[in-house]
Amino acid sequence: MSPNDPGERGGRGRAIAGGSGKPTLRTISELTGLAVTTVSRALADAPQIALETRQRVREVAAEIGYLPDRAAQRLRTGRTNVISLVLDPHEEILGYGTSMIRGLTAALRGTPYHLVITPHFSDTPQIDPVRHIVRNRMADGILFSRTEPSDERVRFLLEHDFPFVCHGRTELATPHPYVDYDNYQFTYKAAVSLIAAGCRKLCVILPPPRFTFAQHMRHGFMTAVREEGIAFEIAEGITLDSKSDAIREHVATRLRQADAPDGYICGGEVSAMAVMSAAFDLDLQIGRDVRLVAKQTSGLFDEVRPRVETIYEDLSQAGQEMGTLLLRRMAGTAAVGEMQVIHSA
Amino acid sequence: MSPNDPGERGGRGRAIAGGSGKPTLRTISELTGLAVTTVSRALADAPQIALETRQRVREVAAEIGYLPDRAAQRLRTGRTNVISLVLDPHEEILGYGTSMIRGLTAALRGTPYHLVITPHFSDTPQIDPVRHIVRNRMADGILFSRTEPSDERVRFLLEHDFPFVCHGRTELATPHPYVDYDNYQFTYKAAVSLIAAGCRKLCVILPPPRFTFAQHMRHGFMTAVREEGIAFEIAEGITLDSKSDAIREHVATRLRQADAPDGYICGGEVSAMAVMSAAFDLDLQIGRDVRLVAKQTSGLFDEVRPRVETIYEDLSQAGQEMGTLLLRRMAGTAAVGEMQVIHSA
DNA sequence: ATGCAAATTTATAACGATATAACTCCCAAT
DNA sequence: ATTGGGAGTTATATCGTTATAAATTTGCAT
Repeated sequence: MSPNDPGERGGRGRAIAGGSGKPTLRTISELTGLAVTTVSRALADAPQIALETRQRVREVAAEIGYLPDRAAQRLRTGRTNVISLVLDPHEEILGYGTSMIRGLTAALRGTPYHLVITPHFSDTPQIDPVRHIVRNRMADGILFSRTEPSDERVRFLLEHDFPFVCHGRTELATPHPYVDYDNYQFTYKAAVSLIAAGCRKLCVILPPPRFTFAQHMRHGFMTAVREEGIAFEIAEGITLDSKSDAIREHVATRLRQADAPDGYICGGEVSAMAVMSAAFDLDLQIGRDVRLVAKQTSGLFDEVRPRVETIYEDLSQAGQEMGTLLLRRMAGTAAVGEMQVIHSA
Repeated sequence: MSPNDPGERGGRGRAIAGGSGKPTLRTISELTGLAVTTVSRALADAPQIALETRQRVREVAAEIGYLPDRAAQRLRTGRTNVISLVLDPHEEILGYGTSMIRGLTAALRGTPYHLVITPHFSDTPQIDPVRHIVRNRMADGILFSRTEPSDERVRFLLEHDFPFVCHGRTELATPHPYVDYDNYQFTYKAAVSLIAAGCRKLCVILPPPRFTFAQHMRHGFMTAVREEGIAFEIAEGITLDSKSDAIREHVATRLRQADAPDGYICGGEVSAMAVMSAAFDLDLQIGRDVRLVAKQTSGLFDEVRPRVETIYEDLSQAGQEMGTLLLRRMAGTAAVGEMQVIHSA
């Protein structure tokens, strides 16, 4: 049949195809004798379709294994059924991405949403992938981490009224959804614990200062050392993002000096391992000459010897909370300013 | 204008909208005075469109920031521009997913392909997500890992002629694309090295036996111990997937016995840490009482003390190779049987 | 001028879903 | 008998793209 064939238009359209290709609304329409429109609304459980009709349509749909074509839905409705996790693939925090993804997939399970990883390459501006997603409607919602006090991504997304949840807080006046871990509490407790164990001088290794949680960690640390009136320092020239050998060298240099700290607080597993290796290389004993509290995000430190005190941050839970909150935001059942701060047990 | 309005059909169709919404082919068509079809083909660099026209269309497209609508393309062509990475989010191999994703995003950079994480939940059959992707054309290509000798996913995908690359080999007669690490070489070299260091009895901790690479590891190990005629054992009751405390307890029990091994080969970082903690808890010294070769997939062991011999497997490289190979498969420029075995340096 | 092929461009339909408005019943009220 | 209204169903157009076939223009020889 030539596409210009003048006859055979209107009515049922093209020849009835039976059950050859993959099932569409048309297939169900042909099997039930109902119009495609009716089938569509029946599956959407529209109240104006008779209950009996709805049930019959469901049955047939289930029988032939109908699943809506996402591309068609997306084209027609403008919704993508995609949630984008913007990730810097070079963030070498051990298993950070995987843990988050684990929580996210759990939260998204049973929903029509798919998780798409949108890489953010460090040689392009942070805002680029976000802008791209919004402008080209690549997703219905965005998740990202490493939030900054005046995060341009947050500002952009708020401005465009685009659903998102970020891991970490801003200091913006406008409220917005986020999930965060209580990093103030982490460093505060860590410091108190080290002091109680007898440390005389504490050192904390912070994240790069541009992240909001770096301020929180600093603040918790400072509050504790001031309350207790103890000597302290903040590791300079290195951050939690530094390569581990840089951290090791820095700590080793410091430990050789007379006024070296005897208690370290590490915001991540890599830096904690680097502190331990530095001490080991200098024949200092962890737990006697140098004490350590590390933030733990995996099972790794269960096997580290000598045992080290850790405080656990559940990234998988964070991912799950972020997913759930985003879903509610997109459904309109969560306020803009809704958020979630996770405290360690 | 009512949808049934009889006039105003044909020709340019609906009222010329100017530049309000997001740019489409129609926008370019209106700006250039060319038909939508012509614009489409011009952007596709079809040879039958005059060179001058092609250039003009490109210019206008660039100027207004045109990007094709993926949903529409997908609906029309049937191609999704999506690559699916099927991942068990509970695989707790430290950073396995992240490293792979890092390599993949690098390989996919600059292509129109997006990476979608399709979770495989351990409470559903392994084949389910794969079947779903193929049946509902959720992606143009599939990647997965932990391949088995007679992997049902591989058989299914071959049968349906669906592009894929897996991490790990099968033992199927039909050739198919894969990327693998030389695990035979790993255990062989590890065993030889331990023997050269003076070990009298070796033990290897293997992956669950259903995986092909478990056989490779066993084979490399067996070959070496037989060539050297040395005592050996294969850890029973635990695998690389066991929880780390189970591994620790198992090793500790064994190390307390008279005929304990003095050389361990660990296929992963978690198990290596568990062996070390078991030894530490028994006051055995790593490198003297017990030696160890571990497979390293992250920077972690650079900081582990005492230093442990490691052999490096680059998972990010594997991800990149898988991505590249899959792209070539989908483009038709790689044979079905093309594959890539990565050897350690 | 005329014809004819080659080079370009265009009209049309289609992918599969859904929003909108219109239609068809059937029954009650005027 | 005519009208009105509610319930249920359907026709039509549309999202933005591309494959197919048709139409137009151009170039060149007759």
